Amino acid sequence: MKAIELEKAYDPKAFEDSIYKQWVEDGNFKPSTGKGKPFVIVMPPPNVTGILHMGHALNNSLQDTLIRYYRMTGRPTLWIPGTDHAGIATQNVMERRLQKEGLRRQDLGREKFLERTWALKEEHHDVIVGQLKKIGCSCDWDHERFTMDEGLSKAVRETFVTLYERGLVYKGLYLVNYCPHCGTALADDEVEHQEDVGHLYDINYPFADGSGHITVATTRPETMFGDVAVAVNPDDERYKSLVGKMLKLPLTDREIPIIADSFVGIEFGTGMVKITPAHDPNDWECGKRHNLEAINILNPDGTLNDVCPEEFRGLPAEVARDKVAQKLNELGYLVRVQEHKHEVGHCYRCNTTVEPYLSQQWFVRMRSLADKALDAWKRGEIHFYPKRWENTYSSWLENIRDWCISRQLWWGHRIPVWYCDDCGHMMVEREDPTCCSKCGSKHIHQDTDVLDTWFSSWLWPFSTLGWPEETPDFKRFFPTSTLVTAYDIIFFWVSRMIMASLEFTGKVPFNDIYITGLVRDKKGRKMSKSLGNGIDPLDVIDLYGADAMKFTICYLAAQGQDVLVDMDSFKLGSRFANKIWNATRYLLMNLEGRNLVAIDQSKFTEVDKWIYHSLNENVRKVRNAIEGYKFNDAAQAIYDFFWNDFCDWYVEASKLSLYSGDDAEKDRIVSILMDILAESMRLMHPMLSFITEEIYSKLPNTEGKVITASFPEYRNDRIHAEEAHLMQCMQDVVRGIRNSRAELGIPADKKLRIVIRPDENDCLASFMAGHVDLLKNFTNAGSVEIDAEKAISVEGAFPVAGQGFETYVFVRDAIDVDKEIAKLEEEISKAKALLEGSEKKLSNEKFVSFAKPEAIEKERAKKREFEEKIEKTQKHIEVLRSF
RNA sequence: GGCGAUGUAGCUCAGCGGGAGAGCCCCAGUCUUACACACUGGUUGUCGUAGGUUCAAAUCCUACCGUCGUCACCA
Repeated sequence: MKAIELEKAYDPKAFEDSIYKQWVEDGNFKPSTGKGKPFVIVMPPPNVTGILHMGHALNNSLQDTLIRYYRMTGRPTLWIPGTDHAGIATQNVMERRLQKEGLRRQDLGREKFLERTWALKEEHHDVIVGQLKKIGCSCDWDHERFTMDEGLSKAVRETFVTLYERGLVYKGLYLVNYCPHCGTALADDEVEHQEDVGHLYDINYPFADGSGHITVATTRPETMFGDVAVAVNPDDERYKSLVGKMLKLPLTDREIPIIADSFVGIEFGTGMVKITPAHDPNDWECGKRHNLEAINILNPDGTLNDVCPEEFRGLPAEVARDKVAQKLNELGYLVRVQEHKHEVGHCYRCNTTVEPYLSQQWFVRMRSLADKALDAWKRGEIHFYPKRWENTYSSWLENIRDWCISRQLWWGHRIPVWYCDDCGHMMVEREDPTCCSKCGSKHIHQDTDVLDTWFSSWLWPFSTLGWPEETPDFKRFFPTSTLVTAYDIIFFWVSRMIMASLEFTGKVPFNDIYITGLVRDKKGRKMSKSLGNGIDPLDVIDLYGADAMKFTICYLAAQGQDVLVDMDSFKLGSRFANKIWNATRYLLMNLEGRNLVAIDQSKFTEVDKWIYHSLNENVRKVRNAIEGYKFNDAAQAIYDFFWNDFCDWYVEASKLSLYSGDDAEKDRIVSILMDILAESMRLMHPMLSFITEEIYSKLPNTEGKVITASFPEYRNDRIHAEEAHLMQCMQDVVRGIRNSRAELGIPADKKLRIVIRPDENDCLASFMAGHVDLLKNFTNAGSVEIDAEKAISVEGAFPVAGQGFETYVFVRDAIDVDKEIAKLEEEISKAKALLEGSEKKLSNEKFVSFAKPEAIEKERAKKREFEEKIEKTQKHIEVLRSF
């Protein structure tokens, strides 16, 4: 046959896009119709707020690796892509855009605003999809979903109404976390606590009867207009007698009582706490215990409302804080101000300080849902990788609180609740009502709030498959197999998916959860816009190619560990892809004039057996690693096999045959090389998808595409442990000779005379004897003599110590004898130390009686080895001394 | 403060009960019929500290120190 030509330089740009297009056109990402158990992943849907970052690249690279691997094992495989409407985040992005046009969303009105936001969604969606395709994600685009598309909206509505019917959704007036900037309530876990430096103000509150005053401590003096009491600890001897007395609230004409409540700490501050039920969670609870009124002092935008004295109305809370303090100071109420560090809640979307805010909101009662999720985990139906996240999962579920799901936003699923304007009747409906179901009035209106984004995301594993309909997809592909996501959304998303799934389908949504680390920069910092340390996946692909990116990520993704990268990190994958390319190019060149023949195991040399043995071992390693989510182990195994074993040793060894005059042998070796190359492509495809497909299509011994080829199997007929050992001995000889050449400063092109004396081991001796030419090639020797009988004089030869053989290099004139002796002596002292340790162990009765027999036998072998090494080296020194 | 992770070669990290490893970096040599994004060889370590368990500990346990993450907070 003719040689097959490959472009001289590896250039991923030349084929990645067209290969992706071909995969899609050929339907390679669709689940096969096979009978095996489907392997299914739902992609964590990226937010349509922007474009993908390295975190997404990590996440999707790992998913793609899993999907491609399982596809090749023959299981019907489905990877469902999609995007998330990301309520608050997207609305914020839209509002920022409007701001640039000098507009507020109120200027547009709800309908117009939503229209614009849908357009924004489309814009970002297209970019995101383009990125996923560049990365090479083999997801089934015909299954793509969006959290606000028709089917998913139906699922959201169904779940809301069902939960309401089951008494698990309720509405009520509660103190919730409220972001004044976003203008909406937040769930408890959407609040991030950060340490802020504030002030602790001590303020005098006079007794109503004019008999003096007490002093309260507060960090937020502006909330005093909502004070309804001052509390002390009932056991506080200082204040016991004051309980029940009335105080005059400064700056107002209200009077409030002193009450006793055990939540007050005696030690902290002044031991007296002002109680403001509408603006502090503890006070809210305290207020309920004492039947106190809750006075709301804030407008929804976080400014002080009409309850407050006129001069403070309309001021943002933080501004009012200083002003109130100043006023109190002028009037002599302010005693002192101290700096005070404390944790303050911030909005996870805009980082604004969150206000506890009294309002009507919708909640999901979580206890029973959480218990089901805990039980499923205890029954062993879900496994986290790494396992430690199970603690996070369980402790959150054990301490779960009700979930505030209403958001005062426009972008999202509108709450399916209607109110009658005439009789006030409330309707929770699956279909839009046209009139009041109680009084028949047509004057009805829908709740203006929308649902928390996570209220649609938590249905993702089954809503994407058609639920609530019993679709064929749902029946075939649910529950899914594995979820791959980052640890920062275990609460928001993972736990809730499990709860929703159990509640609505009775099954867990997936069995395995692989929690990835985060992508950070080389200094370990999170990648962020503000630090400017982010890397754009598309830039990586542009510079190095998608394969280099995916492989590097896999190589660095030790189970669950954070991945620290900079642009240069991806050279690792790039170099490897380049190596694969060049090795292939070389092998294909050598097809010129050759005929491929059937692989005949009976004609295998020891070296052939060794390479198949190594391939086999690595196949097993890769399979185990991927199935156990140890991506780095799998990446390392293919790297080591292909580069070290195949390229550095086997291909080098094959040159002997390749450049011989024996046509039959040349055909034979080329056939084996092609066989291993093709199998390597299949082995590497999950992590190096494009280059393997490109090469696979050029190989003369392949049919079809690698993406749909079968993954290599571990085969018993490829186990050749004996030959693997022989090869290792040969590598030791070769390394020893090369080493001495380098150490002694002998030029690489100087042909040496070498004598090898295998130690009373016929197998090794005949192996070495059979591969003299190979040894010559590997060491650039002029002659290699195998001297099992120890008949050849080695006078004047430099000895190289080795395991199971002795090697002599004839270099008498080129050696610095003293230097070599010193080096060998150091080797002896090292070996002696090891021997001593070994002897100590073996003479220890306890070791001999307690240790496993294998361990003892191994130790004995080691001891013998050390002894031999010392003896040999000793001899070598003597030889050197005789020079 | 609770819980958790982590501390191994200059850097990034594997290893997690029986002789300290990889990649990058560094040094020396080589354009040896594919690859200088290559080849060959080499240097580098109180495996955080202190105890304990064990015949044996980088590996298991305890405490402490450092770093990071989470959850919860007393105005």
